[in-house]
Amino acid sequence: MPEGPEIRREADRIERVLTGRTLVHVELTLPHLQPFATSLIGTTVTSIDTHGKALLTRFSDGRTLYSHNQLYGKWYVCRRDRPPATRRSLRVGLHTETHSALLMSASTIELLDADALAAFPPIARLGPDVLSAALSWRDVAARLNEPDFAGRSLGALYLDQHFIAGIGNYLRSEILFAAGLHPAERPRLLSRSEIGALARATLVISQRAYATAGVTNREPWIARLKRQGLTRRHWRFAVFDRAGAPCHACGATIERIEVGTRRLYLCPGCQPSRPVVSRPK
DNA sequence: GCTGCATGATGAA
DNA sequence: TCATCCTGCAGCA
Repeated sequence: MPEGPEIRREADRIERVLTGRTLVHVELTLPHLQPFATSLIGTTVTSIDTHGKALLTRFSDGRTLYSHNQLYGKWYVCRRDRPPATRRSLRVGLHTETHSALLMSASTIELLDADALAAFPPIARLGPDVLSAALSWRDVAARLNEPDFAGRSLGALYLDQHFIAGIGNYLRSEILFAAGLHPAERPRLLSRSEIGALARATLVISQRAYATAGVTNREPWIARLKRQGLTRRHWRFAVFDRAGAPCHACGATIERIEVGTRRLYLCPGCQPSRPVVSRPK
């Protein structure tokens, strides 16, 4: 169940065995793609790109394989003679002489030429990739202040892939906690320094998740929890999945609320909800 | 063995 | 806002 940082790590692993290599065998098991499998044999993989949670495998003939893991997709990378022991159903198999990249379970997969890719709604709709090196915290701050986004609640904004692509349900909770902001807040009502803190937290927490394979909690707190003998499940997040437990920063009890249909966790001490002040125009 | 939930996203109303 | 799709698995008998 991946968010942008986990997808990028999968892409890194695939990149190591496929980029620059020629495909000698290709499997595409979804019915609408099956006829195209043979046509990819002999092409070279030119790059593995990601945009948010979308993974793009580019081939030397100009086509691109779009895949989205949704909740259950998973890429396996292995030596070609050592396929993984799994009962999952194979959706894509890309094989070089020596290695394989196998996409299991995912169901949102398309093979697109350059024109089709440019017009492909799931890609065209995405905002900037949260892990892009070209995205600075100032860019994020500027985006928060854009009219399309400034009036919306942070809770809604931070799951919207058109705002920033790659943030998912756990990053949302973790970013808002790190910024000390309640999900009901709206960018328009935040101070300049609060916008700055939020923009920085957006990038810092996402980059931390990438570097650590999904751990967003702060290092000193992790160390303390590890000393208590707790497992990753218990020290991975600062607030996500911790309803009823004490906040590492202030000791207040972490709360779980529903935003739309998704759960969101927050610390009422660190992320106080302020009364909405109505301003006359 | 069964049930419900899940780090996701879309389209209709 | 709701219903729906996709699949795997933790938790519980």
